Amino acid sequence: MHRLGSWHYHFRASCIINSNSHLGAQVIIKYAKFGDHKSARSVFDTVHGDKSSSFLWNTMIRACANGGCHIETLELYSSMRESGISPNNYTFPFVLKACASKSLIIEGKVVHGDVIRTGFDLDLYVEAALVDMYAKCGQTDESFKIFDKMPMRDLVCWTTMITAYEQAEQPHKAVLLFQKLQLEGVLADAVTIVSVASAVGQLGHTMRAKIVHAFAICNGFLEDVSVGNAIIAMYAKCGNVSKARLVFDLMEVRDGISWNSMLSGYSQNGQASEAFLLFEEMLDSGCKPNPVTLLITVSACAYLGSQHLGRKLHDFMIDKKIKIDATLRNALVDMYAKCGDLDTATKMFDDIHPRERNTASWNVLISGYGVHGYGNEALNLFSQMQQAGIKPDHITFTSLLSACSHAGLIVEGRKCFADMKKHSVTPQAKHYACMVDMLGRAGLLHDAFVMVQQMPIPQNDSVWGALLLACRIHGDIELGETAARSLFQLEPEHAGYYVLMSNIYAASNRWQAVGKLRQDMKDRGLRKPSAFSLIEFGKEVHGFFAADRVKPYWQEVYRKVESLAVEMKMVGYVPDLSCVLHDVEEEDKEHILNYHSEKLAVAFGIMKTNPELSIQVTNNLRICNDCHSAFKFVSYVYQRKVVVRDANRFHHFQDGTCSCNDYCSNLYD
DNA sequence: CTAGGGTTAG
Repeated sequence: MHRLGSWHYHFRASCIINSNSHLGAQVIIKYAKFGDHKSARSVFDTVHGDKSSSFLWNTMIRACANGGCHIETLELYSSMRESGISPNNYTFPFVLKACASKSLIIEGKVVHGDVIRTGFDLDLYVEAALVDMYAKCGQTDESFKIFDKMPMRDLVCWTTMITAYEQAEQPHKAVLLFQKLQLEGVLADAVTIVSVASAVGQLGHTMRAKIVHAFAICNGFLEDVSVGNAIIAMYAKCGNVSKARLVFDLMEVRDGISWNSMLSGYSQNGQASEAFLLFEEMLDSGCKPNPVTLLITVSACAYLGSQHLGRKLHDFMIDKKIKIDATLRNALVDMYAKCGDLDTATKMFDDIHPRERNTASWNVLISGYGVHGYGNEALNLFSQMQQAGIKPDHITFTSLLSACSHAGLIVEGRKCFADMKKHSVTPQAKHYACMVDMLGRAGLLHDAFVMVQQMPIPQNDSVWGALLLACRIHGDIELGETAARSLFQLEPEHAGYYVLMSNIYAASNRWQAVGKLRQDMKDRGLRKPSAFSLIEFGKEVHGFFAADRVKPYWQEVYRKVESLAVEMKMVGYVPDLSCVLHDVEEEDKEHILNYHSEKLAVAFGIMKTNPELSIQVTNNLRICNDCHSAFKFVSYVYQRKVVVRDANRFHHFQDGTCSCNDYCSNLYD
């Protein structure tokens, strides 16, 4: 109101006197420009002038739609029609935009009918709005039908369709459309590039990413902050974080999204400590973190397994009086659970007002108990969730099934799976993957294979991957090869599956087959992801890579790892050499094993921490068989509790046993 | 006799 207040009365008065809809429309436009659509509406309601023209209605509908009041927009549209005023090519785009924003497909289809009846279906703007509406309502095919039939298309129409594919996670189609656009000789603009960059990020294709980047540079689009942001995200999703950082560093202007994109890039690529450095830099630069920033950093802590940093972040939020909304609180619960502090996670969950506990809140807690191997507690939480009247979703069942799998609760897991339909959740490939994992774990390889073969939806890499993992654990070369064949077809660029299959061969000393797979990987330019482990005690956080020689104290750690191996061998530890992929001398194999990142971290923990304390280590991949066996000996010989969180779950080592009941696998060497 | 559409972090 403030500045516009006096205008309001001034213009309202003159509007009433003049009954001039033109002037009224001008005032409405002015109010809308300042985002004050309420005042706009009151002018609209006051002007009882020439409402028979659609102009005033259109202006008001536009003000409303742009002001984000989508329901009011639709109400206005209804009143307009009831007043007998015919909508036109200026009306439809805004009404459709309102439908799109709220995913109101039924209403959208009604408006589509109106469009056809009034004969505006050949208007460029109306068609583009229809394409957009169907896309935002999740009906991409319908969008394409309209797009495909358009007699004329301008750049905005193309961009709308490209964005539609990108949003529907069909990046390949988005990129193809972009190429077609160029063949038609239309020059893309900054907005198009933002969408294309996002699509290429989904593809994860570094070469294409470089082309998009070059395209943006050549056309001067990089001066646009949103283009820079999209390119940062694109490189990060392709795994090229350093390139992303370069673009970030070269930006002349940055906004909150630039920082968030870069933070998220580090987080997605496992570079959590870099994420924290950047977060501090962000604070120093005076850019205030928004809720998304905190969400990214909290989940980085969860990924990294750093309780200390997570706590610091939580304190920061309390200190700065940042509003912790439901989403952020769920992320904090998740972080505490994944950092090994189930008590705090549970306490935080209990502190959430029951009314504010949503499906996601229950999901993170169920998954938290699951990864710790507490299957029964997870099932118990699920009953409580139902008693509380909260509807489970597909994530709830993923967490539950994997909880059952971790705890070896096969009967319960099968029941859960069968019960999904009752909760109107259709099993997706990931649910089948959990089942295959669960059966495979129990050695029921045949059942697992039947499950894969008989699933009513297409098999994806996660189900075959679960089967391959089971074959590794139970040493089934033949079934493993079947799984691997499908995997190499589905995901030829995924290094992990090559490594897993070579592990199976290596365990049976089939070195020729191992060598062939290694060569395949080389030919395709694939590299296994590098392993790292993190250990923290008190306020210290230390990270180790495999065969890490960058720490100033590395020699000391190496000596400790070697001496640990010697001591443990005296009480029966036998290095599991099948965890080494190379065909090298036995003695070298032992060295390779000793320098696994998780062993370095545990050795460092033994050196530096008080013997009464447990050793907490996080590994970004899955713990290997040999490390798993070694830590059982460590827990026994040194009478120390060792807790390792790998990519899959928590392993609590105590008195020579592990809470996972030895269901682990050496994905990588 | 006015007015209009497509984008990035989660």
